[in-house]
Amino acid sequence: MNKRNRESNNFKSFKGLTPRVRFAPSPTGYLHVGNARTALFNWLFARQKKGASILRVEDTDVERSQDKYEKKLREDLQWLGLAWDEGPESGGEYGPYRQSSRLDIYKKYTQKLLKNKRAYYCFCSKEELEKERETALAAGKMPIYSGKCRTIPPDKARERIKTGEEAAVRLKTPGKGTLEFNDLIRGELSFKLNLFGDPILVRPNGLPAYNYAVVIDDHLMHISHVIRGEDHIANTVRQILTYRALDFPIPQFAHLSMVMGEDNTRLSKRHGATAVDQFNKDGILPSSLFNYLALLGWSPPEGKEVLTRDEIIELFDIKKVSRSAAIFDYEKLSWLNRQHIKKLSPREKAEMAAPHLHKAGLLPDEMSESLWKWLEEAVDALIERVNKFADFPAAFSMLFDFAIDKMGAEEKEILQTECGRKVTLALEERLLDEAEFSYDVLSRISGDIKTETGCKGKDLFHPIRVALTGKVSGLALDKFILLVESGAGLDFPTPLKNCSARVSEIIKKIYGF
RNA sequence: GCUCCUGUCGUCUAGCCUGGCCCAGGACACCGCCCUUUCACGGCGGCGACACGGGUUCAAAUCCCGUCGGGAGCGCCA
Repeated sequence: MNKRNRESNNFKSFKGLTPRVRFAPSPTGYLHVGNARTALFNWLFARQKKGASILRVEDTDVERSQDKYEKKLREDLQWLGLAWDEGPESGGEYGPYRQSSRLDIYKKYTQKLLKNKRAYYCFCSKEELEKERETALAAGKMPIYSGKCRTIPPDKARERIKTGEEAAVRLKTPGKGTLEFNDLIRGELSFKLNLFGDPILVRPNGLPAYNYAVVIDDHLMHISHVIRGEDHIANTVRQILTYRALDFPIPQFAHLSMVMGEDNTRLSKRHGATAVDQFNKDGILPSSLFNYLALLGWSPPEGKEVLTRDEIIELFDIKKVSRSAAIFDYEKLSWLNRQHIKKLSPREKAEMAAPHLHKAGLLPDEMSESLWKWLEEAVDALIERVNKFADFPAAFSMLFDFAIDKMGAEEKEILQTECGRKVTLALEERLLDEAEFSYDVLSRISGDIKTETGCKGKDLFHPIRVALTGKVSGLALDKFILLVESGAGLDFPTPLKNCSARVSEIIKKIYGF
């Protein structure tokens, strides 16, 4: 960040009004973290400034747009906690909010532009244009439309259309001079207009092109701040030219940097989980993703990074957003997720973990209240060892998997030592005398075992741990014993073995009697 | 190829506009120690960066010039 001037332009028409921002995705696929961040920054800006947020669906690409994607998009946004003041579902006074329902509106303005000679019909075929492009590229120039249809007189053009010829509508651009605009994030930006050809406003099929529909919609929806990805910087030039031709006031722009994958290329499926939906399925809390996405390119003034939605709304500052691309770091998201998980109540944690455990076949279809109680304790005990809720089935193997055949070498070795043998056998014997087993009982009998076997310290407790859990590491024994003993009486699809059953099994399988 | 954007620890960033408080601060990750009769959690500490080269200046991460790297755009896709 340097000397760039980030003073706001304060366009007359928006001065004093509350800001209005929009998120305008096209329903052609799942919501990606990159897009989600754009949505988030728009939403934060609106919330903080007490402005309005608008969701607009850009579905003019008939080939690729699908209703199911729009629905999924809205679900994902809602899951993230981004509710829009106006949109296809919520309505609003500047609708409709789907571009496919606004075709008549665009037509009206096209007629105006044609009449004012700010736009013209273009009869060039795709093939012709492609050839032009290739020649330009081969000559090392930027491929720009020659503008040859500009000179066709309007009445001639209308005649040709009447005879059934297909025509696009293009905007007449200056083709010289420079255009400057102030970007909220990047400062003053300047472009040479001879590098911009006349953009297509309307395709021959009558549908508006992106750059055209956006301008009309943003104006009609009274958008004051256009916050979007960096990939739109060049489009902004075309759009400002269109604003001018239409005599619309120009909004403020802010271009966000891209979100990259680990290899510093644009994020895609190749990089693993990048769809918002996937984080939901993985058991990442929406508040964690929200928090992480906000931190991607923005940092809170005090340096406190684990933040709630409300804190972020309060602290966020679009002018403090970084201008360089950021790499999506799953590790940090995981850490944030752990921080957010910690704030949940035991019941909330259990409820988040339950679907994953059920899916893994560890919980029955019907959950009794005693099962819920047990689950709360189990989840609470294991929560520190988990990044996301989808990790719970693996964490629960500590409790449910007591497979001696699959026991590790280190564990077997411990059981085969002299102390290992003596301690395990002594433990079984004592266990037979106890009606109920608990950590208190263990504390008591471990003293007896110590005297009896002469094994102490590591030699004593290591075998006990392995004999009980089947593992060298894991939960503290007090928690473990409590969960296993209380869970043994509960109705799990895979029964939970109690401590004495475990020790007996070890003795049978490892020592052979 | 051309145009635009961008470049501080491995990663996200603070600092840059208004040069000295910066032999660069925080967070994640990593490593070590402590806690714990295990592992994890937690606590403490460590490693680690101003892309490079010139210039201006008493003084440069900060200002200027150049080089190099990364990204994006160049559609009748959004």
